[in-house]
Amino acid sequence: MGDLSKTYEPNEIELKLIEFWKENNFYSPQADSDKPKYSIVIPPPNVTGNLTIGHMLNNTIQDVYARWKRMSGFNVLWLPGSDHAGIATQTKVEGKLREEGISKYDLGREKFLEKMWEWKDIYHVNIVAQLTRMGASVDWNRERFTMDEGLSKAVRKVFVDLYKKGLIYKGKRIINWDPEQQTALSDEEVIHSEKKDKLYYVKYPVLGEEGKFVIIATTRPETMLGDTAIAVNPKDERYTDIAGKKVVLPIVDKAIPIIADEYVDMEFGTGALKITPAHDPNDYEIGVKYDLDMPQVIDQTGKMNENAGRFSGLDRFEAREKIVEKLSELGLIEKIEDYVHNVGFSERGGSQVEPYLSDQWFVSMKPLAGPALNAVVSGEVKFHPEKWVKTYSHWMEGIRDWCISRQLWWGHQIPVWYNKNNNEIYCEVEAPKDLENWEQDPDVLDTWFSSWLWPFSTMGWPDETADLKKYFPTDFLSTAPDIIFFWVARMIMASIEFTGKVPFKDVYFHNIIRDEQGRKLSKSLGNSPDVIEVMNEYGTDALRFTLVYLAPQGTDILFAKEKCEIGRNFANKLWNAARFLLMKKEQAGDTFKPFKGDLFDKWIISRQHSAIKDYLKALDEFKTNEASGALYDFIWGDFCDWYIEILKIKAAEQPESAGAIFENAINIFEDSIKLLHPVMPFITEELYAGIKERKPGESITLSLMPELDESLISQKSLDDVHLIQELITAIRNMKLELKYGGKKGDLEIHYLNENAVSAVQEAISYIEKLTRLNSITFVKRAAGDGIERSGWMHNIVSSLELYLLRDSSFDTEAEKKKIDDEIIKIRSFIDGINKKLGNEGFVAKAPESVIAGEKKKLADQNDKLEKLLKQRELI
RNA sequence: GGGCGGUUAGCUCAGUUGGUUAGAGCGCCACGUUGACAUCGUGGAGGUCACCGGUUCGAAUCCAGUACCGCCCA
Repeated sequence: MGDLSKTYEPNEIELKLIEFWKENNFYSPQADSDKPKYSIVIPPPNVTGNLTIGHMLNNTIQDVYARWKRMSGFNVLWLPGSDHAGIATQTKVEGKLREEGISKYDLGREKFLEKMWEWKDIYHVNIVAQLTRMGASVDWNRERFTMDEGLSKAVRKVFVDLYKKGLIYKGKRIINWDPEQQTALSDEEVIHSEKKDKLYYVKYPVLGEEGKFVIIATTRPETMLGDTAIAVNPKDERYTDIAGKKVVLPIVDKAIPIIADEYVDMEFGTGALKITPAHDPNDYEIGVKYDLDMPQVIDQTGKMNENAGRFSGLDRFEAREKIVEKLSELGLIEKIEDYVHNVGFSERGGSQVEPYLSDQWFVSMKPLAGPALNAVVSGEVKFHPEKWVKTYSHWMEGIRDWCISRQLWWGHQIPVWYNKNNNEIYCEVEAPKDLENWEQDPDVLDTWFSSWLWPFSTMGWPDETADLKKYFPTDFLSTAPDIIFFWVARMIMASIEFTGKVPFKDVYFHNIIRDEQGRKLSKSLGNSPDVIEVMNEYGTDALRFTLVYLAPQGTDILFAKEKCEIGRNFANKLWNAARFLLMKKEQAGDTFKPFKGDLFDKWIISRQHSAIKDYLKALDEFKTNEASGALYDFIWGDFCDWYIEILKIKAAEQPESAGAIFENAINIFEDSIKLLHPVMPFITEELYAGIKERKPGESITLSLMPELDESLISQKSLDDVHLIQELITAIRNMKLELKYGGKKGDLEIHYLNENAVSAVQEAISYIEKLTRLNSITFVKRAAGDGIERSGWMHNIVSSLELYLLRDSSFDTEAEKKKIDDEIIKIRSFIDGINKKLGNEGFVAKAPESVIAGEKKKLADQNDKLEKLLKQRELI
């Protein structure tokens, strides 16, 4: 490794290791292993495009767990796959065809689906390449796609079972209609956002009462053509005289009833509501309740239909203007106000959703929701962070039926056939034998109707496969919180319903990644970094580390690619630390005489096992940022900054043991990179191979994690080294202030008792070298003994007093000022403690340890104050 | 409108069941290279913990309210 580059150059190494891992098939679980299993199914990325930085985070988290468990004695399966993403993918392909001037109708269903599969193949390859590139340790042998034959069979089976149980039904309902894609959407696929609109106050003449009107406030005057009633609240005194009468529907000139119903909000608008049952979900309820006609006036493309008379053929928004114009002419517009309200938009297409009355298939959700809610509330399925339980419960308790039919071609066609000759309906997993007599329902199912089976359909269900028996239920799911209803909740429901088991034990909801201004990443904003580009620029490990390190629980990550410097710098640090250790070991030749272990050797092991402890705890609690932080702090802050510096000195002092010293350090380093491997798989694999002789095919991936041994954590060594570090920092600071430059110095350390300095004395040569001192002299003092060191700079560390000779250029006034500030601070601190200790309540109620702590603080601070006061005089 | 969460250093965030003189990284300032790393090292400055009450011997931490911000659901 002597010819290693000065900086870590990740790209070539990553590609090499990807090949190495692939060739050795490291990530397929062992078929007949007696190890406990650990399984994860990937949230299948959509075959609509490339992986985003959000996928990167999510898959890194899964990889961390897969690799960690694999190195901790588990037989790990991480199952990959992708999702056909019905609307999203079809929209893309239709858009592409449109550019070529072709519509899907030109092609016909069959040809169009061929185009879909072509698209799928291209993007599927992309997704595989990107997951591979990021180092995901998935088992490619078990890859699945939601439209695979096996998974499609599972979908049909589930549909048929639910249909036969009466939990799937077809019905005419108001659903969310996407007029651009011309398909129904589920409630979850509609995003409500604010829109600036107008509120129109329209006068409806009361039938038979000349000059009398009911004024209706509406944002959608174009739907009035489909009004079949108006409604007022029976308690509303403004309308008691007209309730039960009729109004004349303007333009249409039809008499419609005035209904009195408590449902009407008296506060909104004028308190009178127009009722358009075919174009508003709430009006629909009223329509059903009062058995009103439900004429449709808008068609599935968002245009006014033949029922709209002279307005038919106009787009709904155009018709609105024309109708308002007409109403104005008739003198029936009272006023028009600006109005901001929430409007639904298609999650995928972005078009404004139209409430639309149509025949659709639904899943009756309430029976499925109960057990699924219970599974989470009882803790059988655990959410991390736990706050999501509330969101989940809230949704589950108010769950509504799920509209699953989509008027698309890309997806699982509904396994229902209608007999051409009679009204018979056939619903089975396989098509009827006399297919010529039947016509299949043309609609396909919501994508999520296949995704909700993912944890078990991928394992072979409904067949009782070996994988299903072995790896289901899975252990861990990592996903984004915005699909908690779309996916997580439904998986729990389906899994309990069809397998009797929960699909996973722990669910981790990772952070949403935003840009630095806190905006969601989106293609239209152009603020979504190209993942491959970032990996090329900073290295895959750098991106992975940075994402995990920046991912605190519960908040969003504000990401900019520049933040990957954290990970890149860390990788560089690792690289150079390894380079240095190897170089020193090589230079040391045959010097393997056992070295004299000291305080720092004990300390670094204590620190390492403290770090392991923190790391394991953090992973168990799904706090990946803390896990990576613990390693970062240990490797950089302890091992590189201190231990390696100590070893330079130690090896110089014990040259006959230099080889052994650095070999020992390499062992510690090896354990450290094993711990780090789940987060940074590439560089750790490369270094693992580089620091020692390995057999062919040997990999860090298959090595065992160092085990935590708490007996190796010596609190005394931690305390002792902490004191020495403080001392060194203080001395460096003094030298800097005294402008010693490169000059060496002589230091006196005054102490009161041996215990306080024994560790310092043991480390004296380290301290001298690390602070560039000529000598350190220890001076024992009795309490209250005043040894004067006028003309020396003074400093206090714990109970020790430090004196360093200063020259005439020393700014005594500035030093006085500094000491004065310090004295003021300490006095106020002492006052505070005195007040506390003088407080009867505190002394009576506080635990003894706390009181003792305060007393110790008081004594220490008094001591320090005394020293400072004396020192001030001496300046 | 209902629900959930947030507000701590210039920025991004830690701060476990209330017991510190409130921490880290980045940024900033000063110094530094006779070789591990300038993608670095050393040292330093920087905070009335959003506001107002309350509980408590003791509150960044618990409770209530206010303001602002975000998300989800209607």
